[in-house]
Amino acid sequence: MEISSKYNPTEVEQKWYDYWLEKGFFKGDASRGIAEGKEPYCIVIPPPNVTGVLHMGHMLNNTIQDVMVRRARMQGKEAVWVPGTDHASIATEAKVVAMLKEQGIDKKDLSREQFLKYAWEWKEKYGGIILQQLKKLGASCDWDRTRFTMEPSLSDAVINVFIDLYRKGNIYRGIRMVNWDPLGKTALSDDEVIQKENTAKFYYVKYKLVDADGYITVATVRPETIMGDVAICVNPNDERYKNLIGKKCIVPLVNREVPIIADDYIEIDFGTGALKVTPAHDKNDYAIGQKHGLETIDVLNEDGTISEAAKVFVGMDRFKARKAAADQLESEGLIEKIEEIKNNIGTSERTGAVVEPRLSMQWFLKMEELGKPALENVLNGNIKFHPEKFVNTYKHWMENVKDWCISRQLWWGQRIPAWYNEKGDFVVAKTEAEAIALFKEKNSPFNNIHQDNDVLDTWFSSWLWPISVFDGFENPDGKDINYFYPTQDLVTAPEIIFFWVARMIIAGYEYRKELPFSNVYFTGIVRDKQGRKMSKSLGNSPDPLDLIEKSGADAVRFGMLVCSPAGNDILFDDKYIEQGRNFTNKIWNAFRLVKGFSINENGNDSNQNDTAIKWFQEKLIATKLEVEGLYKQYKMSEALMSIYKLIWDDFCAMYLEMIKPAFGEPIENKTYQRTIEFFEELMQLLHPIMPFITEEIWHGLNNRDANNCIIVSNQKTESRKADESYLQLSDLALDLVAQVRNVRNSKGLSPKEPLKLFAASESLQTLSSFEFIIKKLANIDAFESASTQPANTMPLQVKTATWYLLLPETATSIDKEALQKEIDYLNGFLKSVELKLSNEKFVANAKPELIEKERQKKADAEAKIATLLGQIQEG
RNA sequence: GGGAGUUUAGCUCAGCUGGUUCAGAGCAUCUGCCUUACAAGCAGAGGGUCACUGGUUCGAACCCAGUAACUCCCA
Repeated sequence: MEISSKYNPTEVEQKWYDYWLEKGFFKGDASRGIAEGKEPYCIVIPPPNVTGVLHMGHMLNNTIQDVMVRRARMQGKEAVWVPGTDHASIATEAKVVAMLKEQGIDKKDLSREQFLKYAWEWKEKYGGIILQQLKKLGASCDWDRTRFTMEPSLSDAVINVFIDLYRKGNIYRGIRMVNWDPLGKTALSDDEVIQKENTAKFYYVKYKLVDADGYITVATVRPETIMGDVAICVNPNDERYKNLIGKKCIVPLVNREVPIIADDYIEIDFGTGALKVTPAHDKNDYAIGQKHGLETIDVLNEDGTISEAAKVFVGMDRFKARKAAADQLESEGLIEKIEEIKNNIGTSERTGAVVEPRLSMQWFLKMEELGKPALENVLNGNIKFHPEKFVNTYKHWMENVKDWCISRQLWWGQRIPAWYNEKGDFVVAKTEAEAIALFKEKNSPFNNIHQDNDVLDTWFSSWLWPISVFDGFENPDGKDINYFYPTQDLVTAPEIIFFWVARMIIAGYEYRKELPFSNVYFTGIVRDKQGRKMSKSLGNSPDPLDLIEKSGADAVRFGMLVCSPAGNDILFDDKYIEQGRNFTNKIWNAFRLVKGFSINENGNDSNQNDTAIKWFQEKLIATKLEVEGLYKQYKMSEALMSIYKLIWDDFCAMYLEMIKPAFGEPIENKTYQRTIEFFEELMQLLHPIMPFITEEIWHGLNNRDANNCIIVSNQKTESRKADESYLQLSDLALDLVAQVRNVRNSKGLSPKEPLKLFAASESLQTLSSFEFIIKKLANIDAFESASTQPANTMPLQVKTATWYLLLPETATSIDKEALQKEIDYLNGFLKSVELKLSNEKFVANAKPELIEKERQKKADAEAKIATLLGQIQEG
């Protein structure tokens, strides 16, 4: 058979992905699982934004999920990975608005229905591209189960949950100071606000006192809100102002009288120690206003312009008004001074606009009670976080959880099922008819009722995701929800631990009385090699599809995983993908070698390769168990590294060299069969990480039935531990080989020139079973017994045994310096051991085994020094 | 301002409850090789005062305190 010398990923990957799809290997089936008594395994995808395109973060996240689900499948579980997308109300609406703008259409000119029609069209056309891209990565999602958070049944669940929580008294409507985005004209949750450092002008403004001469000076960065001032507040202990408390002063620009009040909240040292209280435009001021029963004057409109209530600068943009107000104050001589200060300003994550604290009527979900089981079950370990450090973050947030503002002033999303009548009364109901019935019950008017204009926060649908993808709300006792829920692993970014993870846990306990998943694996943020976050604006994010195109999905998956320690950010560099590509090439060539063997099927098999086979068998078992343990701890990159070394170093560099027949010779049948088996096991071990090349080789190693694919093969679990003492023994043999090679290198001897080895007969005896291997790998042509050092040999120290390598005369000079160095080192070591042993406290406190070990070390070192000293004298 | 985390080789990271010569891995680097699967390779080698200062201990990369730098979350 002719096999191309270079591996061609593009062709192979497309072929196998199509084949897997055609065979339905990605499907999870509850009925089958139950019938066959299989353990369920389920991951729900963190639904990407429906309008999104694949970026490096998705690559990492989804590679990890695919590794997990493929492993589960090979462990014989009924595995399913449920895909889907999120309607992402703010992001999607912003994109649709922008798209309409390009076409010359203004959202304001459209009715809600017209706008939604455009939005749906847009979603149908561009939505879900990201899922197609995931296929290129090899994602083994059960595509038939693809869900969308705004599809009818999921929206229905959202509305029902809203109504349910409202009836239980968990949802309320209230005036709140919210983060207002004047550009998007919507409220934002705290988490959608990004704080940015800023330099601002700090205006010291004089407020004239009433019934007294003079002024009280107030420092502010927001003179445009002066029209909304309702009081001046000072600290009751501030000596400067004590006599002014209870008096009045005049708000400039609008000449309104306001009281001077006192509150502990005021910091005496900040600014002038006097604060202008503007309840409508500052959270803290609002709190003071509430406490002191002050009115609120809202001087801003929803688009950030000055409102009628301000009486001056009406209609002017807030930033222009700031300048105008400052100018006017200046001209009236009311500005004492202007300083520059550094402060933080909140900006909208989506639109970038400076966020305005604003009073508005919003819907809230009470979180404290609902959050209790969610906190408890993370703290007690029922739900595990990997890495564990995120438990702290979670705890802190949950213990201080605030009510969740769930309304958004948008159209794209689930419309809040609340209905208002002319009187301003409202009821919560699924349909207009039900609403009318409810109004009737209340004896409230029900003509011309209208539905709330707002939609629900996107997270109010995604928090139901693990339940809703199995139709757990429509059909709470359905087969799928009963079988697959709770799910096992959730893989997501730490950034959304509160937005999403915490809330899913809450919903899980509220609606299923059960955890939604047992483990949460938090990936890091993908950064470039300089540590910068990957972003479009920096242009430092490679297009994942280009990378796949260039090096193959297997190489990209390798590259993502090899540098991704759990929970730490990953510094991505193309060189990791290159390493992955090199690895595929290495495997491919090992495959070519093995397939190139001619097999001696008739000859009598010897025992010469038994040692090599036994050695690799033990190595394989040891590594499989190690990898298993690493996966259990969610240490993906370490698991990968173990497999990498097993294949490259142990299998290719050692094992294949051990059993490789001489040029032109056939390989013994027994050896060949075992080698194929080993290769198959290695491919199974690697398959979750590099699915394509492993499938390709799986089919190349043996003729298989159409359904016999590695993806659905069962990986044998090891029933015993590796023979450690055998592995230790083999390490001695391999150490000897390495030392011979090292001497060749340093003496400039060709690997082709055979050399002879001598050793004491018991040393020869110890490694007798490895004789064939040592001779082959180190190119030794004789193994001879010698009780003392033969002439022209170089001693090699293998643990406590000394071996002698016979060298050509030109290379026999002994490196006394190196020997002396070794002796000095051992002496130093010996001293430290002796010191320990002569230390009474050590002998008294340390464990007996430890002391025994130290004694053994001492004896070994003494023996080594003796032989080395002997050599130096003889030489 | 509050909270959490990080700091180990040129780079990215392991190092479990202090005790094996414990200072490790991969990549990169250097040396020698076109050895009949693979130069995307083979055989070797050299790299570190474990951020700093002090403490606890018979013994510290690991525990404690302080300092510095960086990162993230919340105000």
